[in-house]
Amino acid sequence: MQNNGKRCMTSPDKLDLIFKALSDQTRRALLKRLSDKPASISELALPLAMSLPAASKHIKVLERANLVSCQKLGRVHYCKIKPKALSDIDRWLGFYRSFWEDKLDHLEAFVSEEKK
Amino acid sequence: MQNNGKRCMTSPDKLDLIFKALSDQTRRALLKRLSDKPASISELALPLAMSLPAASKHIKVLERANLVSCQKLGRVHYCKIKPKALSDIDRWLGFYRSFWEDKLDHLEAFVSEEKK
DNA sequence: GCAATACTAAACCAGTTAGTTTACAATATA
DNA sequence: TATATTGTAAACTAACTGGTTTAGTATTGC
Repeated sequence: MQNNGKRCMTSPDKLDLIFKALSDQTRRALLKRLSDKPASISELALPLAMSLPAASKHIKVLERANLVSCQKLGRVHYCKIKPKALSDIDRWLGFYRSFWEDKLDHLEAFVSEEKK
Repeated sequence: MQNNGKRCMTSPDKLDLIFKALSDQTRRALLKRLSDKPASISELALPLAMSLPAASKHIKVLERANLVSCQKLGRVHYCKIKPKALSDIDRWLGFYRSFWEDKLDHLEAFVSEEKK
């Protein structure tokens, strides 16, 4: 065995954290909810069919990905979306954008070729 | 305990698979490599500092996310990128795009307010 | 026909994740 | 001051992940 089955420990970069945070339906739902307006953890957990600690952990994942920020006022934690982090994955996607647009062009070309 | 600690088993949707596939640096590197031109599994594995089976599994994750397709010719598996799947996350992002652009507008407004 | 090549499959392993429950701390309110 | 509210922390669990190794299956080429 080369490394005893251990994972490669290069620390996860920003995109890892963002993509991973977004890879869960619950967390995407939280984000959508917060895109409407800020909310407390309890408010966020309420429609979620899971315990408060579970919801709280999801929020923490979103915080680590820099997609959400929370502020404690009294005993309530107010969370709000930080949409700017999403522009990071938009920029990543940018490299491929022309790519799938080209693909669509090719498909159109193919289709119009078929018509003849 | 409500469900004995088991995960919620709602089957992962398309976005789950795509975001999860992209949440790993190795797989993003594979995708970038394939954006240049198609390649065999061995060719893909070569610069990757991991065993062939490991690379093969990464490719499978990308295939399940519909980001890559592979075709076996003889004993060689040729893989190519399927950029169209990326348009799915572009569309998801679309909902939030105006959002972070607004945010930037607000920042600009703030900055020009400061100048006065 | 036999050896090399290009994989896949299966079994294993350690670390992570997503949930739970119970317990606690801090704050608000009656 | 006592009680209810809002959360976090810690310990636990099952499943998942990302890697390994060893073995096996096709296919190619000498």
